[in-house]
Amino acid sequence: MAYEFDRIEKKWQGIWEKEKPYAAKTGDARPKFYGLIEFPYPSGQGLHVGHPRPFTAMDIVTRKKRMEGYNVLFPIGFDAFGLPTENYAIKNHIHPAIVTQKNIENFTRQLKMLGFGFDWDRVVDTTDPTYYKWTQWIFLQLWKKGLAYKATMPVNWCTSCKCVLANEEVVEGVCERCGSPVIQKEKSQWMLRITAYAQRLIDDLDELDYIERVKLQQRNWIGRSTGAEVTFKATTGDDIVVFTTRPDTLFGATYMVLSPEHALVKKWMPLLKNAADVQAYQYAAASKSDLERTELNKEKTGVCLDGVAAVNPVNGRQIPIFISDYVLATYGTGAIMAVPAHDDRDWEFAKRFGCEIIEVVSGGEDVQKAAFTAKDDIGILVNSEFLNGLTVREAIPVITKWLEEKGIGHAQVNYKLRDWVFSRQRYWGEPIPMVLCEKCGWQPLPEDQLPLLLPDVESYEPTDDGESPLSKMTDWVNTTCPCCGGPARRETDTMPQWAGSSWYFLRYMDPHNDKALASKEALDYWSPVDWYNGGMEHTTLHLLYSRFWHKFLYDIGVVPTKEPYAKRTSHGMILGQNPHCFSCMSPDKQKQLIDEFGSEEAAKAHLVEKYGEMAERPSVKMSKSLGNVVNPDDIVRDYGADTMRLYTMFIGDFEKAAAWSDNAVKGCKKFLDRVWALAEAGPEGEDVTAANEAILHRTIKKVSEDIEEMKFNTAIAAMMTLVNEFYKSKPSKGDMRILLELLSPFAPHIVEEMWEMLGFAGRAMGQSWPQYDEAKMVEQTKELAVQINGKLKSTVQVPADAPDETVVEAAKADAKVARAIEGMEIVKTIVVKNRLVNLILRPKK
RNA sequence: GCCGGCGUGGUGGAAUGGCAGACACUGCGGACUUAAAAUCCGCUGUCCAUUGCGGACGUGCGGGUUCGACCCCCGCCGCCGGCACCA
Repeated sequence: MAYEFDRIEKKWQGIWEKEKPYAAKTGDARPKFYGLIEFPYPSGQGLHVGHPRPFTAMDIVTRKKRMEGYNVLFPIGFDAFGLPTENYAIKNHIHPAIVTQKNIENFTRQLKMLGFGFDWDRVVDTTDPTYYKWTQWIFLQLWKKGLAYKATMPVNWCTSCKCVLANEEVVEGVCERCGSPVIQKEKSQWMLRITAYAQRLIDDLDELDYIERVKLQQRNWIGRSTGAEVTFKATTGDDIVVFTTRPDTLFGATYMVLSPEHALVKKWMPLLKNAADVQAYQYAAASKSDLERTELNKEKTGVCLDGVAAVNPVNGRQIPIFISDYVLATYGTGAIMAVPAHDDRDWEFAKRFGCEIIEVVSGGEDVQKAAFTAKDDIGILVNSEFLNGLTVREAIPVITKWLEEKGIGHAQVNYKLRDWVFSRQRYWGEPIPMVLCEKCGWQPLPEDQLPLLLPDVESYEPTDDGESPLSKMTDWVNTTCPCCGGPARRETDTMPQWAGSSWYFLRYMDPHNDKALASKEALDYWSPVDWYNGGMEHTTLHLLYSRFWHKFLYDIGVVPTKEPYAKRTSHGMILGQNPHCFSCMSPDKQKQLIDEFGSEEAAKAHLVEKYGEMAERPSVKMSKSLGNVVNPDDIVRDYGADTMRLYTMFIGDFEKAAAWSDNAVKGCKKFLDRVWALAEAGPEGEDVTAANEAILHRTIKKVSEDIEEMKFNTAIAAMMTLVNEFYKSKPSKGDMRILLELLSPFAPHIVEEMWEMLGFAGRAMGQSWPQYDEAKMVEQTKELAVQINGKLKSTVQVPADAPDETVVEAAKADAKVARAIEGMEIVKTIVVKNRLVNLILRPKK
């Protein structure tokens, strides 16, 4: 009889509510282990089938750690500020706080339904004033240290969300969240000086156990370049400072380019003979969207400033100055020296505008035909006076030193990383605790006045002019200056969603503290997070932001470690089955189509014609329109939480995307049914049976190691193999005990029920993790492959660890091998212990 | 364009120098059943041979190293992801 998953799961969830086996104990003598998953945004749709994948994975890891004797902290919370809730509130005229509460309740129900071992007494909600009090407090500390500042600058503006976006939130020129076009808008914004930490954010990656692609992506995003800053003199006497990574090519600089927004252009305007053209170009550049401005293979445009020129400091040559939008105002100094012979972009521009191209590094093709950009030791400097004859690598320090001695330049490092635009013109976020006084300027709210509560407003609608909904709350906005007591106005923008998630893992350590964001004792005990699993999409957002905040908190002595997370892993997405792909249809459906169209080829051709490329992809993102969305509630109702957990782990390589398959879910249910039947059969004998000993020890080793490496699919496969073996060899109670202990982290409900049924003491989850013995893993006899000239010919049974001679004799005695050897001479014999024999033959002379 | 990852049966995937396809899904056959479902047992890479013994091919393509290559090296092709006028 199949087990009653519904009754069993409810029973054990009730017991866990009472017994609290997942409570973490701050200060406990056992070694600590802090496992973290990214807390969910409680959306109105409820838990997505993608959520349980990382949650189950870390649940398994932490359950194993508990069994290994660790004091485990495995917490959960809700990242509840954000736009979808606000938009829902606008549409349905409900306060976002009420929507949030309802959604959190639903998420809590679903998470408990899946049996995750969270410490439910440490739940954190970023919208709770007792939580965001400390988010605001951290902001004030940043302000005190000069790392939060208000600046007016062109910022990314989402035309649909009516809100500014951080650089990290713009993907290919559109809003990361809603896909609407992003334009540049001049606005006064709160900024966080993340660039001050750029170097440390790169350097400290070296010591961290992050998967390589995360490190790489962060390094690329921060984008460190080394080079030099060089000052050119303009004919007006002004200094033009440029950044270059190739100071060695200075003799080849034949013109300069400023970004259209560069301050000197405005200053020089009265002197310019073509001022009208220049202004027209500036205007055109400003009105372009991000997409247009960064469009690929676009022909270079620009205008030469007529009436001013620059002087190349190395040779005194006068060179023209252009403005062009291929030079960005926000990187380096917003101005470049152009070396068309050795830079592709400069070369392209020079060809278009007829600028001179002078070769200063030899070793490439004709620079009149293409730029020669190699930076290594291939190129030798020419036409460069004192640099001639040096390689590029040798020339860079020589010219840098020369520039420093002459006082016209110095070595310089630049980053692509920009400061973090930190204000949002929306309601449902943390209020920024700052007030603007006419006399005193921006003043922080005194810390004893935190939290600054979000006021109730009539309408949550953002305005087209880019003002926050809070700006209409005059009672709230008008306040007094904390410094002089005079009239002042509150900041009406709120913080971005990334604020609350930048430190939530610290609050879990001590979630109810009202004196500090967490006590020193709790921070010292639990820091750092030992293992953090999350999505790749957060690599240059949440993960980078929280590293920055943590480093800042470390600098001001609040946290004991300079990095928040010791280890970072990442999971792949769960995709849906493509209903239009022939090869992933059910056999019935396939037959139906073949009947309809005459042949398989015709049916496939029909699908390709109807759905295009789409029809050839087996798996696609889940979407309502394709009807392939899987709801965890349905799966748990039909198969139970343990099957759901097991299947999400068995679905494929944890790090890669995987497609949901209803049939494969049934396979996992079948596995649990088979284990259940073994327990129901009433096994006897406390000892491990001789027949099962070797495979049990091998399975313990495999499951133990695979969990640590997040290879859950093969861990489950090993347990399936073990159960298949049990069906042949009849397990004892002692054999079953080990299987249940190994299975417990994966399928905790059914395992506890069987544990009780078999009359074992205590709880399965409370046992010590089973240990394996290498000596007991080996079988008495081994099957070895026998190869002839490297190709498999036969297999032979020999005793384990048999000496080479015995193995070779056994191989030669095999009938097939003997036939192959006949008339041949054995030139060479290769024996790999317990694996194979390879005989190299050649015809006898 | 630059950087990274991947390419294995009808499907999801396993194996990182030693018997390719573990484990599972699907399919086929058998047992049980009045019957069906469920369950249990067996088979299931392709092709040739098939009465039986067997044989050939096979990890995107082409080369190489090695006794031996899905794995390492060189050169291509394709797909996915990140960055992208960053000087």
